[in-house]
Amino acid sequence: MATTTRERLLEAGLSLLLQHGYHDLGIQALLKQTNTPKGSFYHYFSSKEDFAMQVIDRYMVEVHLGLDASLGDLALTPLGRARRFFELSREKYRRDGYMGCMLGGLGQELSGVNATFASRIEACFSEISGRIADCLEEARRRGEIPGEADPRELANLLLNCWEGAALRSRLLRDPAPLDRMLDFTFSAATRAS
Amino acid sequence: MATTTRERLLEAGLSLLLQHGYHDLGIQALLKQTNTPKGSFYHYFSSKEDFAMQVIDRYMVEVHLGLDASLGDLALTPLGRARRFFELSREKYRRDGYMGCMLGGLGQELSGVNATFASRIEACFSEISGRIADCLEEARRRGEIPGEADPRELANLLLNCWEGAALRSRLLRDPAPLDRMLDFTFSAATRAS
DNA sequence: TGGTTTGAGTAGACCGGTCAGTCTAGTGGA
DNA sequence: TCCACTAGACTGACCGGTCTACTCAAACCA
Repeated sequence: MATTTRERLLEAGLSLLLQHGYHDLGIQALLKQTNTPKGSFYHYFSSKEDFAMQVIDRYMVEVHLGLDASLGDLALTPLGRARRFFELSREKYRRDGYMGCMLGGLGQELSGVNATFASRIEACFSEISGRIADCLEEARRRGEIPGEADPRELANLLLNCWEGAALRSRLLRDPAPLDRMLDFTFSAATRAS
Repeated sequence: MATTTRERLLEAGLSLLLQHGYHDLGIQALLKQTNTPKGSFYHYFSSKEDFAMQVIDRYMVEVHLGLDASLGDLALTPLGRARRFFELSREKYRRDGYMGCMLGGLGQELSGVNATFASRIEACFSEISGRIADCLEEARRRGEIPGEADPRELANLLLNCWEGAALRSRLLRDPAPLDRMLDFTFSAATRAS
């Protein structure tokens, strides 16, 4: 076994939480799928909630890698870099079978019931939006988007609409809503508001 | 008691499913909150899944009432009517404490796990989108939106982005994302794509 | 009209199964 | 020797769902 037990559990958690959500994922099922005894699980994680939180941390590591790759691609214009991030996310969704975004899924399921998750997930969105906003700020300076546009608002708007498209894409198991959303919002963003 | 037991259960189901989602809502909790014995519940509903489906039906009745009230308001332009529907929805969300949309919540939680729910909820979205599309078609004929715009695609896009804004609004318990989304998408829709 | 029947609806004890989490014993490499 | 880690039996609580007993008002009929 190349990876450690902890790694194996977190890795499986990424796909199982994406598919099943939080409440429908049983610890037993996770353990069976990864051939892990219960003792190991509770050696590394203090509770199911702690586990899910660490899975979210891991998810965010991947998200930031995607942000690094896209927003740092100087071959593209700033606005193109922002769009590239969403396109990279779409490719990730494709590899997962168009199950949408884990943050959106857990956010919907848990934000009415668990304030810890709600604020953690909102913090994730805010983090992502912040990095996109910095990129859009540069796009504004370069004249790619109107001078009166607010990069932070626009970044939040793009991210929120993206999450909605991801939900519809999850329901349909189809990427079309994602592309439609990108075409519409990015072409609108270049014009005066 | 003015309403019937069945009514009372469905009514409570609307708010409890919105807040807790499906898996976190126990039958026992529902019964306790409504002072209903278990026998009555299983007299009216064959299972928890059947119950949730009927709650969705009831939710859709309210949605269609909202669509009737807004899309049928001839004092507004066709595009204004479509926007009015979302504004009415926002008022409903406010009354519920900004917990977002039940379809979005259940869709995210269950579509990875239960195909029956997934297709039912997708059908709901498709229904709503269809009615908005008819309205946008008239907006197109009246020249409110560009002639080359596709009303069905635009309606789906508005609905999807709305759902994303509703998720963010749920996380923040704040209506701002909803209004931002409406301002952006409706002003963009009036310009050529 | 008055007595009987019937069944929709109420009531909650109870069922097997599964849940997250605990506990003790053992293992193997440093 | 020591301790991080593996291993899984076990716990009590709770899950959705079943079952039987009961209530009571409407339907029925002499």
